[in-house]
Amino acid sequence: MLSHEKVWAAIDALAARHSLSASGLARKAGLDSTAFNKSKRLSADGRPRWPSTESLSKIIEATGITLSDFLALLQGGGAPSAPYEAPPSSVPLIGFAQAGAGGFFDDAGFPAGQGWDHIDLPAPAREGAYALQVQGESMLPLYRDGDTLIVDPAARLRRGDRVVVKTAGGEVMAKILQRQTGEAVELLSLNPEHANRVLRKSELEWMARIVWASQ
Amino acid sequence: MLSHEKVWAAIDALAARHSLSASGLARKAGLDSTAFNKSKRLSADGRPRWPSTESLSKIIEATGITLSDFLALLQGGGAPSAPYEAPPSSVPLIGFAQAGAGGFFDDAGFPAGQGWDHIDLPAPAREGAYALQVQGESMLPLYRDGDTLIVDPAARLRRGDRVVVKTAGGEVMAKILQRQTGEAVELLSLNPEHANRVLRKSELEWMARIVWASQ
DNA sequence: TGCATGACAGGTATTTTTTCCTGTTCCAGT
DNA sequence: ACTGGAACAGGAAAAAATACCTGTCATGCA
Repeated sequence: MLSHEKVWAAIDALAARHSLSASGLARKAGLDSTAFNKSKRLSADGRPRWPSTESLSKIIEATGITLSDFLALLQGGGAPSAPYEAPPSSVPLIGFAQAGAGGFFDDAGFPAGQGWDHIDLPAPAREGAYALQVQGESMLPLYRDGDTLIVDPAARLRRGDRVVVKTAGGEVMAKILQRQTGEAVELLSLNPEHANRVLRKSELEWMARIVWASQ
Repeated sequence: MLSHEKVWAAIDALAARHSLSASGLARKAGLDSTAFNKSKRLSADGRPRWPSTESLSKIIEATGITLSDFLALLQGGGAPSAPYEAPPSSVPLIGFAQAGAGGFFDDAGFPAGQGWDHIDLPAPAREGAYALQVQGESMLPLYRDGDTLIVDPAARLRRGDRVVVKTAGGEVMAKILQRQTGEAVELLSLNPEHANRVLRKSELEWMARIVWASQ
């Protein structure tokens, strides 16, 4: 069952997913920015307007969403889809110390010339990985309100790692892993104003490593 | 990816599945029997004609096929390949404040239950994006030796953004953008022990936003 | 405070798809 | 052999969606 309402809702959801408005999504897909205006979803005589199949094809291509996921949006599914594996991504890499030398950037600051390595980013979409959105200022100066942290519950933990911890009491916090013993976990605070914590294993519900942070 | 060919192939497959011709399917769906003629799949000037989403909706309803099954036909029918074709960079998202409430994580700390949004990570492979590897300790506490910063020269800059800057003198540094005026750029230091900087535009070769940092 | 840009409503012109129609061919039943 | 209905190609008219355009409002930045 494919309904007019569901198609428009899927378009809105797809836009939101890319932090775009409906007009931003249309523009991104090479359509007129007014194409998906709410005011144009019914014609003057009240008849539903359906976006064309070609327009859908264009937004699907522009956003890179898969047909399966677009189907999920069409069905109004909000739950996270099943585990998946993302293809590895690769960008040019250079060390900070070398970056100042000439020949590595063009005039606009884009990578250029020889001497760049490539780095495969750790797949952020590794099974079970999720994102946490920072709220408040308790994690400054490291994490600001609105920052997004990618957390991988399956990642190995080492001292010095930045971690998210949930206590048995229901508190979720970001800390630096100082030390793990058989009985307890010592956690340094990200914010110097907050006290460090020592949690007995019985107080610790789970702990997972932060692998990436948005800036 | 939704292509013209795939849509028409799906319509033909759906008709065949019901022992109908294309014209029979159209008729069954209340459309004109010539609607899906092969002769009408390209317009006179060779441009592909796409059946409208409304027409698709009508055949789906008339045949009783599910959206999932229609998706399978769109994807070339055949073997049901991976049931999930994941988006390349999307993970479940929740706010820190909600994360402590029950029902969002299983016992092992993996995302579970309802209430999770999705966030689409910025494609690291956006044209021109590159990685810088932190060397030394001058950017503590934010960035540690060995951390990887993803930099996007094409990203819009706003005050408060963490940026990489190259000076005309060849120095590359990470700073916080405090203010841009027509003549100068004010940069806050990441490390409280280092002085803030004001650069005249003539001293600034380029400036680019850090979009992600490894942890 | 002023300016630039994006989001959105709404109108018109243009393009595209559907509907209506006709003709030819094919096939099954009488 | 004849007839009726379906399948299909193709053309023109009507309907529907997109493109283009304008104006208003909101937001962020200098």
